[in-house]
Amino acid sequence: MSQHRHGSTPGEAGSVPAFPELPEATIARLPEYLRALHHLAEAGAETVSSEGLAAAAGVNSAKLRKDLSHLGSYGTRGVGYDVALLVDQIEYILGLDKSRAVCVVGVGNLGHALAGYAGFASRGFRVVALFDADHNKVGEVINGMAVRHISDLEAIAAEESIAIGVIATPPTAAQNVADLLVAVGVTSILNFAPCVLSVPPNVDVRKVDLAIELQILSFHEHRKASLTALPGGSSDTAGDQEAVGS
Amino acid sequence: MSQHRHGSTPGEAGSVPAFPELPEATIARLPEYLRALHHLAEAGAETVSSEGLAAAAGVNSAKLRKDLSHLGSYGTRGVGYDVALLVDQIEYILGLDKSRAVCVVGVGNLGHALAGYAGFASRGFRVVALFDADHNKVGEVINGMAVRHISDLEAIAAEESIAIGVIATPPTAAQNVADLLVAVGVTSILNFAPCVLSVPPNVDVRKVDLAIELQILSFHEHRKASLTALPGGSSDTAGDQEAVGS
DNA sequence: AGGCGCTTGTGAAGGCGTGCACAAATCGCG
DNA sequence: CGCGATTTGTGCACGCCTTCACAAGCGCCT
Repeated sequence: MSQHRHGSTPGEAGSVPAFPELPEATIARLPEYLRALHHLAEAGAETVSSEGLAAAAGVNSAKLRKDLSHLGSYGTRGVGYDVALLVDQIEYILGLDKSRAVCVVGVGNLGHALAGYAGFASRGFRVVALFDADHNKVGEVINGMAVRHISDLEAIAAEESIAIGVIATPPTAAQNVADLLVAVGVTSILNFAPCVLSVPPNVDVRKVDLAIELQILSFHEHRKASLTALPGGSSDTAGDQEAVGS
Repeated sequence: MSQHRHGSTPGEAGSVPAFPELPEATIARLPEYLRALHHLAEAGAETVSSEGLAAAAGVNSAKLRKDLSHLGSYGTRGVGYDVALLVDQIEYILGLDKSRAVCVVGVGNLGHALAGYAGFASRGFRVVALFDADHNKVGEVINGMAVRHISDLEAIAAEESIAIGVIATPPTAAQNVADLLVAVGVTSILNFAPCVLSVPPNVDVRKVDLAIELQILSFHEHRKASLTALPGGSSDTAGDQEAVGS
């Protein structure tokens, strides 16, 4: 697959260089690679081998090479990958070269934490607005930002184009909020409410359900408990990394 | 697959009835089904068709039937699934029949929110302890629970067996915390720190990285923006549910 | 009692993702 | 200049998961 090979900054040939089709599984791992690369860059590394980067990101080296090959050929055989170049490439693919505006709806326990989450800002996301339906919370200042009433959403979206909406409301309100977000042109939603959202086909929804994660772990606890009850269970072989499916 | 067919409460034949081997993908969906079932039960439904339950859980009906078939035959042809029975079954499989003790390590923005997250308690998880390494935070009372110093972990784990440890520390501290948790016998870890954890093979780790979720959405924003720039983009066909890979 | 409609459970096919193993390519050194 | 060490990029096979399509089973109505 000998795709384009533009030398320096990405996106030079016209406007967009035939956006590559990446497998979803690969996309989900790119941020992990990016984090590992930043870490390596801070440590002063100029190049990394697939083996080294794979270890830092916690994946198989063959998988990493295949993932990166989907973006084009940015490695040098016998040497490895140029850290800085790869960072630029992945950030470009992920659209992190432009800072994207995020709003958080629902300033409860979780929304409060999200509003102040440092991990967002460090990745080029700007939390530009906080909303809530509860008038008692409106006006509260969190992390230097005042909470607005949800009815102000339209006005604020008009001032600044909101790329991503984060829903941290109770599940009963989530569908309403999603509809409002869609109405003002938001096409990406991160949903923390434990419910199914119905949105138009051009809108992407990702769901994070903290209780579900615990339940999956609970299953494995249950499984391990019932297995050690039966067979000879001294399976303390040496080993390292294990993780139950992502 | 005509497995066991115990009529009433699960786990009657001896201690554990030949724990079924479920695909990981199925396990990850069971909590979603469970939530939908609870919702239906509150609405007074006695039975559900696979079609109805699938819609409530946001999945394909064939997938749902296959998932449920892995647990055994708990449906009635021509009628559907008995809601109450299915709830019991799934809760048993997930190990939610016993309440599991959870501890949260790291009482920053996120840990604070997790400590008070209502979704945990409602699913049978008890947050029994909060830890932090910062002495300034030790003693702070969150949601009626005092923050303990991380050095107290061993003592508290001795009093009450901790099933699941939640790591909400900065990434630099996460590996240390994981080691401590493993040392006191915790075999399931939910990691919110953006880093790779190294644990023994009998310990399950699930990772939740909020920034990664945003980056994946950012990718799709980038993709959509570059696609609408080229072709005739009035793809406003009717449609409903769309979600980018879980 | 018999037939009809509805719904589950599942065989089979296709697609996606993973991991191995190796050829191709590059660098450094003698 | 040539050779060997090293590392990428990828063809291939395997296994998991999803989806379709349908037979088997159940209840209800006549």
